[in-house]
Amino acid sequence: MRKGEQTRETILLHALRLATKVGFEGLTIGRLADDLKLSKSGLFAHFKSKENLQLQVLEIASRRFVDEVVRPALATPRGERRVRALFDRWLQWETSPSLPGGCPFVAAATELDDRPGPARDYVVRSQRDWLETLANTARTAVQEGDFDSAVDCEQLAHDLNGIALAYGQASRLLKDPKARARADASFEALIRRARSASSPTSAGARRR
Amino acid sequence: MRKGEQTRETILLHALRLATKVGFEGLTIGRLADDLKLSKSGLFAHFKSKENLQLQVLEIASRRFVDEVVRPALATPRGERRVRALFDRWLQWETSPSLPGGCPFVAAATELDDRPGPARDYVVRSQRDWLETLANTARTAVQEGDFDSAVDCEQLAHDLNGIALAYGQASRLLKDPKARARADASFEALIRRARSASSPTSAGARRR
DNA sequence: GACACTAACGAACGATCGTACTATTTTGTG
DNA sequence: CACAAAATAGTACGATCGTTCGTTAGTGTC
Repeated sequence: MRKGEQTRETILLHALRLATKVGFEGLTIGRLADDLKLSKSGLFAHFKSKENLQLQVLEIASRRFVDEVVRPALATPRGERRVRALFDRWLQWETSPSLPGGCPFVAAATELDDRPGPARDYVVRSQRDWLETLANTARTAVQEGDFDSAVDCEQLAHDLNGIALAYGQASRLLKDPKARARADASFEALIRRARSASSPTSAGARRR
Repeated sequence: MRKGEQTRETILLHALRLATKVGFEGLTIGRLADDLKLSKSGLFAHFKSKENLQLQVLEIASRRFVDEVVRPALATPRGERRVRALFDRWLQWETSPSLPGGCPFVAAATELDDRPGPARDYVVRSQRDWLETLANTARTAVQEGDFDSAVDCEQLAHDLNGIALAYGQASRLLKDPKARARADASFEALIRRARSASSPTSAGARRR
């Protein structure tokens, strides 16, 4: 009973690494067994199906994300500082050496966005949760007086997501050495705007 | 001579649709042949390898992107208006019905970013070209006096990419009805900032 | 209408996929 | 130490993968 949990943990940790490199469909039981020197059937027995394996990989990814990004950021004081902490840890996560193929959620999001099933459902839920966490953190920054009360916190969360996605692409695909500087510049502009949101989304609908 | 080209075209167009749904590795010759009622070997003969097929799919995607996004936008006058046209067509492309699984380049970027080879090389080149096109268009907007001369056009292109990526995720994964409004809000804020990059309070409704 | 050439087919290959069974080993416990 | 339970291995299955080969059907040219 003890041993099982332990090797399951080992399998999942390696599966997570592997999934970031070859995707969630590319994640194969045979390959996994080879890498870990287990028999295919022995490994398979831990999960009753591949779908279940994928789900558990997503779950462990979530756990690690909370441990490495969310929880540590909660240690910093409420307000803008916490938003900064979240963002900083987030970018570190995106290019973490323990995730050699990049963020598993980004991979899962593009891979599963049109493949219904529990895996997709889980990714959707995770992403919604994360955006909500970001928005809530921004809201506390408003309460603390760091951000203007006119700030649309959901919009801010959405924009942060865009910054992180662009960062991942710039650093991982384009290997742009300025990737981090670009992300920081976008972030600072966004924060500056949040501090004094005179009219956040008005002034639109010009011309044409 | 003639016939071959024609069916190759048909195959590639369908392969592109399929690739957006199942990914570039998930794109399978058997499935493709089934869908098009061709024999596996007959279809395979058009491309000498799967890698070659993937490459040609990327090429046809590029051609379509230029036809549907870049070229039409060049018909609008230089300056901010052209930046707007590019952005607008870009978002339409991201959710085009002819690409049921989303933008093939976004899929390819996350799928191939750590798989060296000609397919990855092509995606990198395409993405660089596109960002450069965006930056150049922004530069003409500076020349036209629409944007402040202090604007970092590469940064602006990078930010536009983030907006588009976040839009794709919000609309395709989260099915957020506000996705387009979010993207527009981000875009307008970015443009407003570009108009007055040095003095953060001017933002007058001048232009041209 | 014969002829060269291209396009499409059918069958088969070795490999690998996910999964189902049955054994065998390993582990924790009384 | 014995023994039940849990963990792992072994083998086999039907499917499907990319690819090869030899053959048939179709096309365009003199």
